[in-house]
Amino acid sequence: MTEVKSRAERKEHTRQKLLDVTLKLIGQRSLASISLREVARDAGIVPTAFYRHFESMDALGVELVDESMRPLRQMIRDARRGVASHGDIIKGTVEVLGIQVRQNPDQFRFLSRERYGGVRSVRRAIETELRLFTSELSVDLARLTAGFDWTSDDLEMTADLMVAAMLASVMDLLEVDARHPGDERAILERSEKQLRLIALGMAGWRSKP
Amino acid sequence: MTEVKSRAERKEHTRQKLLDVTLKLIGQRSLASISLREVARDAGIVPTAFYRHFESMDALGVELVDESMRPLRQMIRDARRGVASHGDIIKGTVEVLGIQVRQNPDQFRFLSRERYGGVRSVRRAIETELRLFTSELSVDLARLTAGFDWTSDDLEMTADLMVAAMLASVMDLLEVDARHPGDERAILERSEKQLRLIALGMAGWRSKP
DNA sequence: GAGTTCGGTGTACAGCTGTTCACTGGAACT
DNA sequence: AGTTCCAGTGAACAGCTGTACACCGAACTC
Repeated sequence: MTEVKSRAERKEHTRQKLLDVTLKLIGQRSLASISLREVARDAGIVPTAFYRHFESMDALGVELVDESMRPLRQMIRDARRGVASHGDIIKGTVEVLGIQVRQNPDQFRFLSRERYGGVRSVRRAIETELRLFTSELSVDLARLTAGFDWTSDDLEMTADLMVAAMLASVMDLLEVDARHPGDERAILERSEKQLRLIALGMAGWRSKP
Repeated sequence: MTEVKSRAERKEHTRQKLLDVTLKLIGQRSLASISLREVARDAGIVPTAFYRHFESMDALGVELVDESMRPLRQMIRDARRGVASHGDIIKGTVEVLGIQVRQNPDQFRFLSRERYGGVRSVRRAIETELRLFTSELSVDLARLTAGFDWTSDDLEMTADLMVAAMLASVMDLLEVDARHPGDERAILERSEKQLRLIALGMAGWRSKP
C-alpha cells in the first residue's frame, strides 16, 4: 500500500493522475477532442478541481510535452552508452529506439499526434524540444566527422534527416502494435538500413564552404 | 456570373462547398475538433442538410483525403516532366515540391494534420495513398538503378526514406508561412541537400540478396 | 489550540453538440 | 399536366461542454 500524507504530496499525486489519464486518452483520440470534464472524471475528481492544477487543457498539453520527452532524452543517453559498449552505432541506436517505443507507446503517440495536429502552443513546445534533440545529434555527428571539415550547417542538415527518418519509423511502429510482432522487426530493420544509407552518403559528402 | 441550373449541379456545388469549408477550418484546428454544425453553417446550409451529402464528418474526412491527394499526384507528374526537360532530377523535384505546397497549403496541412492525429479511417486513407506514392517513387528509382541489381525491398526502403524526408520538409514549409520568405528557400535548399545525401548513399549501396 | 490555507465538492447556467422528424418547394420524370 | 423525387428547412430532443460561485474539511502555520 502506498501511504500518502502531506498535502503537497496529495496534490502532486492527483496532478500526475491528470497527466496520466490524458496520456491514456490520447491513445485513441487527439488532444483537441478530449474534454476537461472527461479527464477530471477519469482522474476521479470533480471538473472544477481541475483548475487547481492547470488553467486549461492546453496548458496541461504543454506540460505533457515535457513529460513525454523524457523517454526521448533517455533514448539519447542509452544510445550513447550503447555506442561505447556495443561498437555498431547504428544497430545500437535502432535497438534503443525500438525498446523505448515499446516501453512508452503513449508518450510517443502523444508526440506524433500533436506535433502537427493540435494546438499551436503544444505544437511549438514539441518542435522546440525536437530541435534540441536534433542539435544534440549533430553534436555527436560532429565528433564522428572530426577532421573532415563539415560545416555546422551540413551537420544540422544531416541530423535533421536522421531524426526525420527515425521519427517516421517511430510512427510506423506505433501503427502496427496490434498486428504480428514480425512487423516490428521489419520496420526496425528498414530503419537500420535507412540510417546506414545516410551514413554511406556522409562518407561521400564534401561540405562546400 | 456562374449560372447553376440542374439539380445535380446544385448538389455537387454545395457538396464541394462543404469540402472547401472543412479544408479552410482545418487550417486552424484538427478535424476532430470541427463540428458538423460549424461546417454546415459556414457552407450556408442547415445542419440536417449535411446528411444529404455525407453520413458523418468522418466520411467527409475520407473524401477529403482523395481531394487533397490530387496536388501530390500532380507533383509526381510535374516532377517526371521536369526530369525530362530540366536534367537535374533532385533540383527539379524540390522545386516542384515548393510550388505545390505554396499553391495548396490547406490540402497539405490537412494531410499532415490528420496523418497521425485524427480518426482511424482518415488516417488509414492517408496512409494508403502515401504508400501508393512511395511505390510510384520506387518504380522511378528502379529505372535509375537499372543494372545495379537492387532488390525491390531496398528500392522500397530508399523511396520510403525519401518520402519521409520530403514530407518533413513539407511540414516545415507549412509552419513558416507567416515569417520571412527567406525561410522557405532555406528549407528547400536543406531538403535538396538531404536528397542529394541520400543519392550519394545510393551510389555506394550494395543490395544484399 | 486557534486561525489560515487550499484541494476538492456540488449546484447551476448558458451554449454548443449530433440526430430525429415532419415539412416544403421546385426541378425532373412520365 | 400530374406525379414523384429530393436538397434544403425548422423545431425539438437529450446530452455534453467550460466555467462561475459558495462551500467544506483536513492539512498546515503560528
